[in-house]
Amino acid sequence: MDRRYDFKAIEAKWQNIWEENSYFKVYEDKTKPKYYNLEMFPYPSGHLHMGHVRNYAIGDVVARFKSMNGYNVLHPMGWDAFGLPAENAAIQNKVHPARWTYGNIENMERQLKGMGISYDWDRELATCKPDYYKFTQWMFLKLFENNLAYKKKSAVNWCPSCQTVLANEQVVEGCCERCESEVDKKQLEQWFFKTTAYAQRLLDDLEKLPGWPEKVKTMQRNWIGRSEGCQFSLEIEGSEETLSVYTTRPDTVFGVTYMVLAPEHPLVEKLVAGKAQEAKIQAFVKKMKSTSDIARTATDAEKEGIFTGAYAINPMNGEKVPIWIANYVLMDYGTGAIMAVPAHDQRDFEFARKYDIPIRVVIKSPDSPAKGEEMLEAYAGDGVMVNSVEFDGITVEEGQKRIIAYMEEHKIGQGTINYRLRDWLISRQRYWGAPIPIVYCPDCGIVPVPEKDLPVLLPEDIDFKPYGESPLNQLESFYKTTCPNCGKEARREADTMDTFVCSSWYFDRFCSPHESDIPFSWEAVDYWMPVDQYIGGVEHAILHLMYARFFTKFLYDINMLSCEEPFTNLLTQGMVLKEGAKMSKSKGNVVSPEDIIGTYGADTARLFILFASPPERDLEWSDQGVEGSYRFLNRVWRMVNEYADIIKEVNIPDNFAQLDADACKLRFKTHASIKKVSEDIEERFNFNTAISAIMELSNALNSYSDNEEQDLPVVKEAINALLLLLSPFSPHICEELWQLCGNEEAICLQKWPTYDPDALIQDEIEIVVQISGKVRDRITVATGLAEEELKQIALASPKIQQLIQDKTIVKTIVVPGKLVNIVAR
RNA sequence: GCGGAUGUGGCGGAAUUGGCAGACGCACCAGACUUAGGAUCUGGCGAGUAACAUCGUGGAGGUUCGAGUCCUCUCAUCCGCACCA
Repeated sequence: MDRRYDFKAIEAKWQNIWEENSYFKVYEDKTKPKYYNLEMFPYPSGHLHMGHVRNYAIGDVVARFKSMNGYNVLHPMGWDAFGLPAENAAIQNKVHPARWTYGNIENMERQLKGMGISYDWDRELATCKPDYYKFTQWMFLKLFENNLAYKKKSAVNWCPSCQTVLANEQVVEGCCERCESEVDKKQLEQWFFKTTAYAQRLLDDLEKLPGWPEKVKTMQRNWIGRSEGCQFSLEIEGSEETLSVYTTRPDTVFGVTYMVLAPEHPLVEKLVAGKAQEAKIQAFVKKMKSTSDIARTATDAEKEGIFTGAYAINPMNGEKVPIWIANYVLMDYGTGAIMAVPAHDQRDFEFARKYDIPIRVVIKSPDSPAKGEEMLEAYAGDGVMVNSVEFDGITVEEGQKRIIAYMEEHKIGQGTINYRLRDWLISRQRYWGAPIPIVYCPDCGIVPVPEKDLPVLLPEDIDFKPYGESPLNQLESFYKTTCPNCGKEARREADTMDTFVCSSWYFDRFCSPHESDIPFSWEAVDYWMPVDQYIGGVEHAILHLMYARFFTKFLYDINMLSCEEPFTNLLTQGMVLKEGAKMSKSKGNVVSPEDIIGTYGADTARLFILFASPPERDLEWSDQGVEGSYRFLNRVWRMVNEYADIIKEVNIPDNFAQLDADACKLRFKTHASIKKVSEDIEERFNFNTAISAIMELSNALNSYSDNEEQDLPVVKEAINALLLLLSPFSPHICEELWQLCGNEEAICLQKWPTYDPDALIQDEIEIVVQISGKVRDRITVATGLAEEELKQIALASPKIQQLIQDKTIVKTIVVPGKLVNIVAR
């Protein structure tokens, strides 16, 4: 009678049934509440890794749970398919990136389907397909139309290994985020999206995201880096030029003893022209420009500078202060020039000490010396202004406002807000990406490709080896075109777009993926968006998650979307580790999902990965742990098989009348488990504790099965609950067992069980009796006793009697339903 | 340096509101069944003790009848940011 747990056959069978019956296909259905559940779509590297398995297993529990709870669940999957790795792999393996990518997609799709995730596969998309990137280009055009896409020449990050420029966000500690090569600075003309135009909204709306981890919001806040201060101009002695600076400490303006320009500052050349030290300064500037950013911005980097020979006039007191050039001032923040107040800024302090520049205290505080010479470090704290003429005695905070007001009144400067966030550089000098839909006409200049001419197709027949500019520049059939305006011969933009552009709107496309004239329909996004639950790795905390937010706000502004934030709730899952380290080929500690699924089945793999750790935390892979999960599923398999035929015809009554103690206990466990599992999934995503509760129910059922007299309706109720509760985690085995128990309709279509509060009422409970906080006895009492009664019963316990006989009771604390604490001396 | 998170048995991890520390699982030990066991079942499993007492949530203090949980200080690990004026 024991049927073997043949997971291979079972999993294949149910994956087919789900697909054939389109159980996970969804439409906009206004009669049901919608739930858009999304996992970050993968880059098609060719093989799933354990991080993917974890990501999609988590997502599938949420999707199946919500669906069983009556939600209309959108759960799509697609491919982030453009990008450098495809191109690099293609070069290495001498296959075309397209072929390589589509081959990978095919394989990963097969693997993903083998996991049994409840995707609506009809919505599958790949960003490298013309029917998708047509609209990535459309997005570009819309941004261009709204003056949010522009071209400018500036110093940009250049990765010599990837042979392309990178956005700021893609440079980590001066190195390429992808290949870790050191990034150079190059002066290039490139396309940017004006993310800075949305800086304030991107910052403010973080407040509207209570469902996001604080950590991610903090990272975004830091990245946006808002600061309040003021910008003002200084005259330069003997020159027509003025110098503009930005400071967050206008209250210290009377403490300025020198000014600093960034080496790249345009004024440098004009100031030093014809001066005696011109050559020396030019040499210094050249040296600074050639120093890499990492070396220049490292914390312990020595401050270096040189005096220009020029002087600026402090507009507040008419003082003449020397203008220096120094490595510690960056061209691309603020105005690229600062007022230096060595007494109250550590960097200026260090510089002033090194070059013997005076240090003047203008903020008085008991925490710091009153004389510059006596200071050991700059004082940046609170205090009152001194040496500041009419502003003396004013606090730091008040002083900032008053100085700004004064400057505005006297037309010296004005209050300004500055952001660390830069515009998003989206040009890439590589082949495998969406072409930027722009044409350069000798007469009309920069001309956008008309919408009707989209997509600008990425040609396939091309030598795509990188050589420092886009390979498309070599292909005449691509770049040679006519101006959409005047019809004259013109040249296409050959750069492609950063892949993060493609992934900034894919969640919108999933809502109506088959539209061919518009990126997505209003009805669809209005119904589905925003994503209710987004799940993925924390490595996208800034990059993808900020770009996607930027796109969403833009699309909202042009009335394409009705929401301003794309992701209501965000879950950032932890990494999968082996032997305490991230799985990687170089460490040789990679566990292949395909092997695990082949040996134990997808149900086991999913169960283990969800059981081993709560989702946000890192997960330590354990082969033995997998065995354990496999054993558990086998136990469930055997037990339910034993009962399957017996309980087939049993009816579960609406009211359980007379139950013996053991049956009552099992019923209690059944309903307590329903309650716990529901709450663990719904409220806290604590799948690990949900699974342990299911295991407890299984254990209780197992113990009960030893009873000679068994109450079958109670057993059936318990088995039903067990299978329903387990089904989001390990769906295939639950479907099979559900069917074996005589149920005709698939388990994934069932309603999630609800608990019966009556079953949770117990006649008796155990109460802990403490003496002075230490547990001394446990007593079983009827539920619902009054405090006084409880106290008397506790005191009457023989054990307690004995222990307190020569003591005086000082007081007694009663916590109804839990404990009695007798404080005795 | 700044900001954040974490620290609990041999291991992964529970403890939801200040109320029985160690749920559940792994590993391990013993037993049953068995020709056999790396299957399955039963039992044990923080330290300590003959048994109790007792000790025990990184460490030191504190609040409380009672602290893994609250407060102060401190250590360690991990992550993020880091000349942003």
